[in-house]
Amino acid sequence: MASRSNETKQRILNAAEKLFAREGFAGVTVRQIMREAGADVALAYYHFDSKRDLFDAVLMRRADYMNDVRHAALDAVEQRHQDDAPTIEEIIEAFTTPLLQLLAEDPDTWRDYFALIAQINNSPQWGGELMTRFFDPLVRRFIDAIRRALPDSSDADLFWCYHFLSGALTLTFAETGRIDNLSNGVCDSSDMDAINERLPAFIAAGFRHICKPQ
Amino acid sequence: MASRSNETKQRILNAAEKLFAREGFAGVTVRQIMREAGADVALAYYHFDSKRDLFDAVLMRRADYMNDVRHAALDAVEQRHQDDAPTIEEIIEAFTTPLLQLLAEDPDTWRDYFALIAQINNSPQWGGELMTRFFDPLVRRFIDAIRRALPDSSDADLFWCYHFLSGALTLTFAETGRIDNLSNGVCDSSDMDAINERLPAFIAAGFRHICKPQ
DNA sequence: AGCCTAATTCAACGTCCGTTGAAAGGCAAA
DNA sequence: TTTGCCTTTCAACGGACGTTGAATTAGGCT
Repeated sequence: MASRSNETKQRILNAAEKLFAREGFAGVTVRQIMREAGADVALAYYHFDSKRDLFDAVLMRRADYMNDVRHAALDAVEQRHQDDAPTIEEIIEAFTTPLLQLLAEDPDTWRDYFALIAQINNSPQWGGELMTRFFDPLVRRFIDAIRRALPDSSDADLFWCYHFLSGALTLTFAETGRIDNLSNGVCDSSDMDAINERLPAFIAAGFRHICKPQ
Repeated sequence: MASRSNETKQRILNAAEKLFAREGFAGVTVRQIMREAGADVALAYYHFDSKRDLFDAVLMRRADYMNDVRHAALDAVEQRHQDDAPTIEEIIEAFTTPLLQLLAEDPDTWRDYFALIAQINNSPQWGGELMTRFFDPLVRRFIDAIRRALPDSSDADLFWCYHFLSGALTLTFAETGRIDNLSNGVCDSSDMDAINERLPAFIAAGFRHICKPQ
């Protein structure tokens, strides 16, 4: 019966994730979420303290797993390079390809989550606080790895280049349909192969060009 | 007296821009906007048809001027290169530096607008439609210019690289405070010189690396 | 002065919001 | 079968929402 409780809790989180990703925190009502989840409104407040608490729970649910997968990808790179230094390409790929893997394994689950992260990252209201809270340890580890791959580059260069990466990455995984419109159908937001072929290489080239010994 | 009408209309638009930029469309009420503007609620519906119409008006007000400034910057580049082809660096700079100029000339005016654009660009709800409506002619002209600077590159490569540029650019100008937190104060969201030194070069390097003759 | 129109205020409409307390249902241990 | 706890439903609260129609003010024209 604790398992029955957890089942509905997950149903509520799924519904909330889907709707928050599409319309943002304020654009969704608790009643809409519970209608989507097929449960009574009051049940939301039995399982969560408030609408804001539910929002945080949606974010937290997948953050740990996603961070684990990316840490593991960087572990593998460092395992391969115990004596020499990995290239930035390898490091950036360890940062991005886990996202593509998650999406390949379970598209419906992760698409909404990535869209939500993109909105949060670009919101003055949430961006500073929430991204820091959920992702900073992982991001710092990646930046440290890049620093070793591009020795003597300045901290400011590294942080700014990561910021550009962050913007490109979150927009790309948000799948807003923008590139589909702009390109008149030549490109497809959800074409993960197309992204994998270009995004890591694009970003790595940018890092290489900016982060040089001074 | 038509001028008096236009004054308050601009006051309403200013208040709406500021609040929409911070909290998004759904996160703001018409009453909040009119309190900020120092006017009666009903006046919003005298000057605009609906909350959504006011939102569109906020976007439209600066879009034309911003597009003009960027078109002029590209005109200048093409004027300089009537015989030879400009470099991608020059073209990307013509795309980004107008934003820095606007921000330098009138920071309070443009900061909120850029933050709003960033949220829209990353929203599945608005991103596809609104960005297309307001910015596609300009963007297509820039992509055409880049195509001439990097001959024989594929359309897909060009559109994807522009997409990465778009994500990096909008997040950077959103000034969410994220990079300030991540870097423990080493970097400053609002340091436009730091951005100008790095963003165009970073992006140009990415284009160069991806968009090659096939 | 009086008039016409544009600009602004006032008061309210029906609806939906986030949230809650109390009651009902369901399952396990006794 | 009863007891007790966990889960779910029901009904409602005060307040705020987007929006509107009618009344009021203010300014330029005759």
